[in-house]
Amino acid sequence: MSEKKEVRKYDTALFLEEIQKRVAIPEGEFEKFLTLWEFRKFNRNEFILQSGEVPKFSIFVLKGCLRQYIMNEKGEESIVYFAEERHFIGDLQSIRNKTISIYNFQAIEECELLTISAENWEQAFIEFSWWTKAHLTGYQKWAASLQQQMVEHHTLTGEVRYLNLLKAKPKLFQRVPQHYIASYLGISPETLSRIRKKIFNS
Amino acid sequence: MSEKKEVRKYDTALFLEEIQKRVAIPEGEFEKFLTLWEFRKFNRNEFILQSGEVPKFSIFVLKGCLRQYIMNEKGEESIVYFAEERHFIGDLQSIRNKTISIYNFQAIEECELLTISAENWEQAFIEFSWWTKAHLTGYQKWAASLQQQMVEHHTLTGEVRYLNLLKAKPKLFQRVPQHYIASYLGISPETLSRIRKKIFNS
DNA sequence: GAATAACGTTGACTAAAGTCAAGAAATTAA
DNA sequence: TTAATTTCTTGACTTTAGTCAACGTTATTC
Repeated sequence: MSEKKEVRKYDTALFLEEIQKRVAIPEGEFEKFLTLWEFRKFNRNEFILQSGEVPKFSIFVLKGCLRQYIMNEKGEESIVYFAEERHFIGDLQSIRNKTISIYNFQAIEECELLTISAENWEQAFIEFSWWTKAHLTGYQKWAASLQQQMVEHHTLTGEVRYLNLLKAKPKLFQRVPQHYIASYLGISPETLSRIRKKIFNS
Repeated sequence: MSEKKEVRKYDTALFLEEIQKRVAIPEGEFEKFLTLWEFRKFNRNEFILQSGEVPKFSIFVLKGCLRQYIMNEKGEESIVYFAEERHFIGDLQSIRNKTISIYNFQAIEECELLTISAENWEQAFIEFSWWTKAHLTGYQKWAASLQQQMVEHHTLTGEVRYLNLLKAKPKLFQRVPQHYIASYLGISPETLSRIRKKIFNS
């Protein structure tokens, strides 16, 4: 039991660190804040949240890697986000408005997550002003990077985007299947295979 | 003088409406809030903010239409956002961190704007909690739509994306040049011309 | 550890979109 | 109103990426 507690301490330190990157937390408030979150484990390939449902929680990843993707009418998947350790992920719009989400969230590896319900999420805003601030900053950063990503997709070839992603998130390539990378980049698996062949034979 | 004041009243009502869509404003606070904003006019094609500079303000559009775009090393433009009436626009990341922006903001038509400085922006968060809330909600919505846009760009052809945009923002097509639409959609002007030919000849 | 499934590669072909160049049409400015 | 400029269109060609099918290679799973 004491051992388990020790592990949890280590884990949540990661969470604390990540928030402190964005904002200063008043002494003692983090512990209270943590009680709003729940620890969950998921197995490889297990679904965490499914499209067509109102999402039950939002997520911070302590360990593992998961993907957010959408499936169109033809059954084709399109990955919009990978969340590795230290990343927040979820469909906040749907959670807060209690509307159906169009996204699936699936564990790519065995995952350890901290999750927070819609109610506790709203509670966190009321109780902790620093959380609101951190959240705002996070969103600003994220929206800016999404916009940047759009530009890249408009102006660069698949090959260049592949190289950029490889440079930006090298570890990702060692933990997710290649066709997931292709889906995220918005190209077919075959095209990615050919891009790699071209790059690594020259 | 009294006539001018009347005009301003009408204009800011638009601003009030737009915020009230997101959040309820306590009696009397809007007037105080308004003092943090400045009214500005820009001529057609005039630059409002330039890349390579720290942006001096963030924007709400009362009248007219402007574009946010990036220019790459080759001198090619890529439009990331159109702001028509009732829209917020700016590079908040750069404003708040006082870093150089990569985006240009240019008036497409004669524009009437409300602008807010970095200092007043931070002040608004401190003074008006409803503004923080409205802002958070706005960002959530925007980020979600950017993600959705990424998916569309990954999975749909230029033709379908053109039709979707036409459906979503029909008025935009009557006020901005066609090659701006092409740039925003991430296709060449020639391709857009051909898409239109194909659509309207069948 | 054999069977099964998932993943990655390759070839041949097709489709979508970009590029370059020329010229028509429309808009703006003098 | 005319001249200048910008915008749009079209043709010919190239590049990039998608599709379908086959097959080899890894991983899983029982």
